[in-house]
Amino acid sequence: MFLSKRCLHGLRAVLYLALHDSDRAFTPIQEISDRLNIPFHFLTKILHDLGKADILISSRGAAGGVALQRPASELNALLVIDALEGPHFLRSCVLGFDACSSLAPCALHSQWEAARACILNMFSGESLADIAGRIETEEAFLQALRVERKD
Amino acid sequence: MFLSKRCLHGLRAVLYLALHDSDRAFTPIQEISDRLNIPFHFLTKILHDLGKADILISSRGAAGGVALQRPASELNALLVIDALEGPHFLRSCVLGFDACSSLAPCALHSQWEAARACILNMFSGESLADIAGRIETEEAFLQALRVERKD
DNA sequence: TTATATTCAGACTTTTTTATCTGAATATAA
DNA sequence: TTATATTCAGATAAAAAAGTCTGAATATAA
Repeated sequence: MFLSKRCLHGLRAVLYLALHDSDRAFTPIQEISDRLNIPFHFLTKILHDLGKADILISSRGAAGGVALQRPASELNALLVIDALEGPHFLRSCVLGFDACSSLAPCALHSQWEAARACILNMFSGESLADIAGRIETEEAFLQALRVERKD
Repeated sequence: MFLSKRCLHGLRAVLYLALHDSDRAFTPIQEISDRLNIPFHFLTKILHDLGKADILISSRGAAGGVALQRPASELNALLVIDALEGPHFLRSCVLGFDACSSLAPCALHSQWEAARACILNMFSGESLADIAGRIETEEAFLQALRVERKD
C-alpha cells in the first residue's frame, strides 16, 4: 500500500467533510467514524493532527465536531498527506541517502525528481472540492470503505 | 520514506552486485553487509527473498555467496521493489479501495494511473547496469550509506 | 445548574516491521 | 577426513505503526 492507513483515513475523512461541510457548522467525529468505518479513537487522533496542521478546526461539546478550516476549493490532498506522512515522505532521496542532493546526486536523483513531480502535481494540482466533485454517488464512496488488503 | 528499509537494503545490495559482479562467481553476504552497513542477518533474509524471486542465485559453503541471476543489463529496480514491497505496492488504489477499478473508479483513479505510470517507468525504464553506471565513484556510493532519518 | 455530547490528551495494547540469534546444511580446501 | 566459510531456516527480540481505552475539559441545551 502506497499511503499508510493513517493517511488514507485522514484523506477519506477530509473528502467526507468536503462533501458534507455545507450542511452545518461542525460534523461530529463519531459520524465520520460510523459512515467511513474508521475506528473512532484512531480517527480522533488523526483529525486532531490535521487540526494542528491548520487543515481542520474543531469545537468541543454538544453540537461540536470538526470542519474544514478553509473552503474545500482552497485545500488539496498534498496538505493532508504532508501532515500525516510527514514532510519527508515524498521529498527525501528515493535510495534513502541522507546526503543526496543535486550537488551529490544518487544514481536515481534526477529520475526521482521527475517522477516525484508527477506525484506531487497529482496531489496538489487540484483541490479537495475538485476531487470530491468526482465522487459520483456518495453511495459508491461509502460502499468502498474497507482497508483490508494486507500489503 | 517512500520505500521500506527492507527494500532500500535490497536495492543497494543489488546495485553493489551490479558494480562488483564481474570480479568473481559469488559475493559473500558478509562483504555486502560490511561495505553497505546493513545488518547481516537482516540482509541475509532480504537476499534470500530476492533469490526466491529469481533475481539472485546463491551458493553455500566456502567461496559461496550471492550473484545476480542475470546480467545487470537484464534486471531493473522494479523487479526488486516488487519482490520486496509486494506486487500491490504501486498497483492498488491510491485511496485504498479494494473495489476500485476502471469500471468503478475512485475519485483519483485516472490521476493515479498517470502518476503511477511515471513511477513504474522510472523504476523499470532502465536496467540495473544503467543505474550502476551512474554511480560515479564507489566511494560516494559507500559513504552515503546510512538510513537514519526517522520518517 | 445539571445532564449530555463532544473533543483533547495520554496511557495502554495489538499488530506489523525491522532486526538478531542460533543451529543446521553445504561447499571448498587443506 | 577435518576445518572453515558460507547460506538456509526458523525462533526470538526490539521498534514502529495501528488501534483501544479512560478520564478530563468544554460547549450546548434543558
